[in-house]
Amino acid sequence: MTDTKERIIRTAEVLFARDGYAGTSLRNITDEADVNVAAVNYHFGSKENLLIEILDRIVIPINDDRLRLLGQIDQDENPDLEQVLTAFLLPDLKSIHELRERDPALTRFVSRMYTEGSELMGQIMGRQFAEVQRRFYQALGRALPHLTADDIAWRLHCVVGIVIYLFASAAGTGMPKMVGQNIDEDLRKLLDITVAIMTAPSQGGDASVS
Amino acid sequence: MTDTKERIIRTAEVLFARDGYAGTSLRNITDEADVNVAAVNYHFGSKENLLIEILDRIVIPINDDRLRLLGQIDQDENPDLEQVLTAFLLPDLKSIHELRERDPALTRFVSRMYTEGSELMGQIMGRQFAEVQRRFYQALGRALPHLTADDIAWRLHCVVGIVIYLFASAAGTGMPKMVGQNIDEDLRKLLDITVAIMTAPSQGGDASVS
DNA sequence: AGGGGAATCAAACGTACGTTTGAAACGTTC
DNA sequence: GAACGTTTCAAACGTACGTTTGATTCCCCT
Repeated sequence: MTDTKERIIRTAEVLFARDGYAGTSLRNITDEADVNVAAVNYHFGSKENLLIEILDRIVIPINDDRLRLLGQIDQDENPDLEQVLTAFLLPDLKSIHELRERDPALTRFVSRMYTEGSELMGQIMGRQFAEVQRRFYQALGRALPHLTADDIAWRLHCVVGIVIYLFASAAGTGMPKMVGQNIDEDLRKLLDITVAIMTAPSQGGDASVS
Repeated sequence: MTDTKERIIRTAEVLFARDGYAGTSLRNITDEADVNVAAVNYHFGSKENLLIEILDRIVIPINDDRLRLLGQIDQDENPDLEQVLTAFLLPDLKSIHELRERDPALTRFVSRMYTEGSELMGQIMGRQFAEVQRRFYQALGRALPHLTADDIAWRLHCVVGIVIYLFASAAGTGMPKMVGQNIDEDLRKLLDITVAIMTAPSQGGDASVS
């Protein structure tokens, strides 16, 4: 039965999101999933491979969606800032709503992977996100020709920070709920903020990001 | 000797920041600190108490500093938005610079504690931050009288997201360095963005935060 | 009906975990 | 310098970890 494999994934992703990778034992997972301990190594090879498989299933679709939406914007002329930001933000909002429907704690998985540390997450997330970053730098550079590349990079990373916090806050526990029930409303509010970030006058002169 | 206790703290906070609480064993700490394993339980009682002590030493000064700076602004008249935001942001920037000087990996400690999970961190951080949040809601409400309380809450949390990401990115590994060498320059850049966030026109109508 | 690869299982592998213990070493005080 | 409380130490406590093993069960196939 492939049902076992799927049940392991479904249980593990929630526990990883709630207690972290190091804080979750295989027996925590298999006990809750009503599955034998050996099943994890049989189906995934190792605990680390299980994490990678879960991570890929959640993060890759988001970034694919980002590139797809960005591709829909006509790249020849100067793209509209709101459209570019929508291509960046909407996949996150869709993912948050999807994850939250499966389990409210699950949204924390993404934010955790970002701060979790440099071990393997940094490499995986970095490689995954590198192409996205490059493409959005380009598009934003054309949408905001008066800004330097460093300014754009610095401001986009502020947007990334907000988005990561969005994932963390969408999990019920303790944090304020910044994501509501309506994706369009959420997007509108996010656009209000992020457009302001990208178009803010800079008194500070040059920004530098390495 | 109290040197042992201090050496445990100095080593543990770096390892907690780098590998997380669950990902760091007492023997990882005591080996690197050249200290006996039993010393941790002798000086701190438990691994969890060690974390709490470290957390308090880092986070409490930041929030105390926030309240101190906010208190310096004359509360009778309407406060200046930049001053309020400075009171919120400057303690973080000072902390980042201090932590980074002790160890570049150390800045990740704060961001990790935010996303690390609801177990005990949520309670500690929540109680610590609750008063700060309340006071800044008040001050921002007076600085931005045209915004609803929900709008202010939502936008301030965007600022929080950026600040947490700032701590995460200040650690050398993988992420873009958003914090430079000069605090005043960093503050100026942050103010450009955060003022824009707080004063952004809202097309979205009501924002709601629970 | 029965042979065969895939899946599950109880059990054990060696290692590492947080914590405890009781004795040894230390520094201070009279 | 003997008695004292404080600090350090090697060693062990019981438990839990990720992984492996070998037998057993399941299900599809001709």
